[in-house]
Amino acid sequence: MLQTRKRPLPPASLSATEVRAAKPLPRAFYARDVATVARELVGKIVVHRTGRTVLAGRIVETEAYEQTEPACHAYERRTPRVEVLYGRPGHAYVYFTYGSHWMLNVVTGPVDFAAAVLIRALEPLTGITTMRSHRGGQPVQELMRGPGKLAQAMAIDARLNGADLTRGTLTVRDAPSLSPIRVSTRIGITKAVDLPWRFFVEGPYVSRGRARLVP
DNA sequence: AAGATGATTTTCT
DNA sequence: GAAAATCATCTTT
Repeated sequence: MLQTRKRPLPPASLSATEVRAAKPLPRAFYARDVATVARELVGKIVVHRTGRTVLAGRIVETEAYEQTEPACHAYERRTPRVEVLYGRPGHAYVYFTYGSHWMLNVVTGPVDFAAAVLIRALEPLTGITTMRSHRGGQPVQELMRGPGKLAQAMAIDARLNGADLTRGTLTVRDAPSLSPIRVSTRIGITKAVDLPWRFFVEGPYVSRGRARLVP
């Protein structure tokens, strides 16, 4: 499974010092249209403090979901699982799927309107040794390329469902924008497959799923 | 109480 | 490119 690396990996885009200094995004950032938030989250930093270890990664891939379209968990039905999607923006929606994978989402938009951004891939920044131990010692470019992988590397599971991302042990922090931001259809869904709601920057840390690019 | 489903990953050919 | 693995949640008895 080790894939041969043709080019050396670029140096980390942000230093540990920059990660430490980054401030959490304010709730107003999340209280907007889900596709706008998904696009603007690319480049921001997810930080999970566990004991003395600070696990951090830069967002390189996101997808938007909202209750008006059938790929959303909250389409038509408000069940206990998706209740957090109807709550305040800036909180984590963490759910389990396919038998072994946790998915990290960020709730957006107004209260009582279900919408969230799925975080699909992160560039590892700090705590890489701990991340590798969570991921069976895989190389750095395999640690968080995919939503299930990043949750495993970042030690994110059901305990963080509903967590406030503007403060606490799991936060999303500000960082300079990246460009160009590419746009495509979403990955791994069977409904509303044409919406151009996946946002990413090209590079070694983006997931491999197939999607149609949108100009 | 049981069956279907899945915003994935891995491993196979 | 295809399929299995695997279990919380939801839907249907």
